[in-house]
Amino acid sequence: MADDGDEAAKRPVTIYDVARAAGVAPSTVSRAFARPGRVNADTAARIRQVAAELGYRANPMAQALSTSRTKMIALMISDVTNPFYSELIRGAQLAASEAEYTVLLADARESDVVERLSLERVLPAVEGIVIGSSRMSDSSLRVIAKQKPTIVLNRDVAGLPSVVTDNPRGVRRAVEHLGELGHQQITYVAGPEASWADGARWRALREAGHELELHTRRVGPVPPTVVGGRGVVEKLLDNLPTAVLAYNDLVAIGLMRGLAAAGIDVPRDVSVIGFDNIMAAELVTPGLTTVAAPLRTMGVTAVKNLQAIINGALHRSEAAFVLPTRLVQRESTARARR
Amino acid sequence: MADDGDEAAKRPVTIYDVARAAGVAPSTVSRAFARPGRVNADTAARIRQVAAELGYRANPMAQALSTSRTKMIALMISDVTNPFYSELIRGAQLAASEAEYTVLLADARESDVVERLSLERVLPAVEGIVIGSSRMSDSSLRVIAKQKPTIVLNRDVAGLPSVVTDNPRGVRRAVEHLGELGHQQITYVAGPEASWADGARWRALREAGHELELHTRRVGPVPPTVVGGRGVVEKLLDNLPTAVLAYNDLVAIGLMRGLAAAGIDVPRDVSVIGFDNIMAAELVTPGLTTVAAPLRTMGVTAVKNLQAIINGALHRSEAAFVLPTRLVQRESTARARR
DNA sequence: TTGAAAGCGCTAACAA
DNA sequence: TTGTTAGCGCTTTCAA
Repeated sequence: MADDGDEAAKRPVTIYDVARAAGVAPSTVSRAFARPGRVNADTAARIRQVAAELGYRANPMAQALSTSRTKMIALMISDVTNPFYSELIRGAQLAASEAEYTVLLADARESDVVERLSLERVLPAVEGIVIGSSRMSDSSLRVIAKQKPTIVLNRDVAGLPSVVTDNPRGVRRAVEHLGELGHQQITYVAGPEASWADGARWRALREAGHELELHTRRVGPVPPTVVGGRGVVEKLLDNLPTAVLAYNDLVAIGLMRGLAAAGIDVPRDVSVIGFDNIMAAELVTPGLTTVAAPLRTMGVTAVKNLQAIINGALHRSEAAFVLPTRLVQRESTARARR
Repeated sequence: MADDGDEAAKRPVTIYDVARAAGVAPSTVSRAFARPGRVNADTAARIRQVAAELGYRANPMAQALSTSRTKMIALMISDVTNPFYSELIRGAQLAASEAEYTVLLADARESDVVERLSLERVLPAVEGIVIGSSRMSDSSLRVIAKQKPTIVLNRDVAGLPSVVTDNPRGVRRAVEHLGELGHQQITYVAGPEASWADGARWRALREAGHELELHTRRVGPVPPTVVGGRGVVEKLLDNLPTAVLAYNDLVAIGLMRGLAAAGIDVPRDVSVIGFDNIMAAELVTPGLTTVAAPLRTMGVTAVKNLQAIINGALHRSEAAFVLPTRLVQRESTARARR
């Protein structure tokens, strides 16, 4: 029951303690840290010294309350479990910590309801938000964006700043690649309907197919997972295409497994291309040809732009930032045999 | 220049606004939300009503300042890019949001320096910390734990509560499996020296090997990545083992690829077992046999225990929580041919 | 059951 | 350059 001395009630050291110990006013201590220029060099040094000795750490909540700058941003992700986000999170973290910001991670678990709820929860605590592959409607997004600086990733919402990959170009390269290999028709395995990228990719495929005179077809939608990709195989079986473009790498991988299970060889019987270039794309056999997205850069760019908006340097309705994609050729694509 | 009406200066709605509109004192509004029992039911209803109409949202910073409960916990991870953490983060998120807590994600990028720095940064903002696979020394961890409730994952630090997997049992099962397949000796490919799990696994392997009369040997350490695993292959070549246990799945996968590149067939020529059962373990060919960790459960358990400590329900120095592992047999292990 | 008033730790005018 | 004085928005005694 006794208050053990070791863990003595540790009231945190405040600015007042430092002020007293250094023989100055609290405001001077505050200045010494926030605006070193506005205080006598010697005094500042002494204050820092004393503060260090006492182990003073500014209380971020008090700072936030007084300045209304929380030094935190939220990173809302549709599914933390999706490897697509790993590098992206890393990038966001990097950019944020460089600016001395902390990242609040929120996970939507592929649900627009969960997404809205978590957003509401974190909103008051952050200065801005990066929303990755949102499953919410454009109007819901606008409602959020009206409250705090917001950047959407992988999505194009009129009036909101965004960071997206160059889907048209990526698809185009994929289609050209397939065309060169002699494929005559391409099947697209669609992802979630609420996904902007899905629409963008299918649209780009239709256009590229049209221009290059290849037939295109669409099956799905399927969940953006390995299971989703695997599940679509039987729909493909009636009318087996020689080439398929999958919504993302996970779907592509599931598809390849399903195909293999059905005794269909990739790439001999059918060529498969994915999107994103997640780590697993390189690990599977055959290696997956994919339209690579600059994952980490996306995270960095989103956060930097967000910061620019927060600091008022960038106007909110700036146009979309389009990041380049590139086709990574591996072993899942080959010359058409049929 | 004109203040466009649409984005009118939106001073957030405070408790005072609600109080005025509802014709009560601010403290009553506060009570109505925090301690509904202590306020007249009708009054409370009216307040909630008014608050909703006005779009009142409590300012978490003000709440935190006044109660010194920030409703945030930090999740420190050695490498966000490592798929090992995906499910774990999901679990932590789940448990946290259930308790209405928010997760602050920190990424150590496999560096003890970065780890300490980020920890220092987030420390004052959170009520507690979950540290995943720390690369810091035990004493540094204790220093942190002295300041805020802390739970370490995948590590056993005397005096600190922790959540770990049952490495001895897992290794034991792996060794038995290999033994049954007729292997006589097992090589362990070691991970980072600062990793507690690495030590635990190697130690367990020695013991199990001793009991089951199998020879054991150790190579490495290597970085806990695919590249790390791949790089160790040439060291293995001089004296090719028939069975290897790798520090984790990533290393195991890298190893398999390296072996394949050297013309060595897995599992015919050598059997490989990993640890963790990350998603990729199932996706590679051959599928990786591995000692599975209950990833999501680890995250959930860690956060729940942390919460218990925060609420004073659990004593800080509670013993380690040991979570069960199980051997997932896939195609990377087979009968010894040599 | 409600109101008044003080205070959480820090910053930001305004004076000196 | 420094000190004084109000708050930031909320919770929490203490009275009424």
